[in-house]
Amino acid sequence: MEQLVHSPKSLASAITRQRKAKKLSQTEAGSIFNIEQSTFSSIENGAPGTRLETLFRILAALDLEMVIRPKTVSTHKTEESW
Amino acid sequence: MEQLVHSPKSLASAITRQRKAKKLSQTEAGSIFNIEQSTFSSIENGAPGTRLETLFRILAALDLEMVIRPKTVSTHKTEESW
DNA sequence: ATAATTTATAGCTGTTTAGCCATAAATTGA
DNA sequence: TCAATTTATGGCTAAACAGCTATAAATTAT
Repeated sequence: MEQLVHSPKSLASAITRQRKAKKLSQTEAGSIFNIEQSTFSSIENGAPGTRLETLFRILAALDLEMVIRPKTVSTHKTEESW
Repeated sequence: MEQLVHSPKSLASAITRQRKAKKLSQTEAGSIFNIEQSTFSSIENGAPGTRLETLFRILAALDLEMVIRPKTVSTHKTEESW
């Protein structure tokens, strides 16, 4: 269940997905690490200027982790499973 | 060879590592996607405010990819291999 | 040691964020 | 269909980024 992310947009979908999986509203999720609901909203809408610091707080709040690795030469099929 | 990243600092080290592995200077790496050398420098120093858009351009320039996934309950040993 | 390359800083500018707060719009439920 | 919850927007402010350009500091190579 890991998502390959290559843009603010796809990152947004990974975040939204996990938040909903945890049945949290933006307000609830945000309160965990003091993130404004409005900030949560813009991030989930793919705001390209979101700051790293904010992103990491969100990942922590949703129990998500980020992995960075050299690009794998995977077939496209596998990735677009989501 | 994948790095678990949980802060701008550790992200910075992943970027620096890959850039050096590719034997690129900050200026060279930056020229690929029009990123200022000074910007590259601040990111590699763990600037917490770096923007997502900038980050993704850098990852692309270095052939790195980002994966987001639910936190795994892995032992600490494995992760801190780096 | 000295030169050459690379990286860190700095100033200036325009743009954009995130925190607040409020509210409209959209979604969900009864 | 109406009410309640959730999400999207908007204004205001302080702070910070990234592009530019330049230069100091540090690292590497000869």
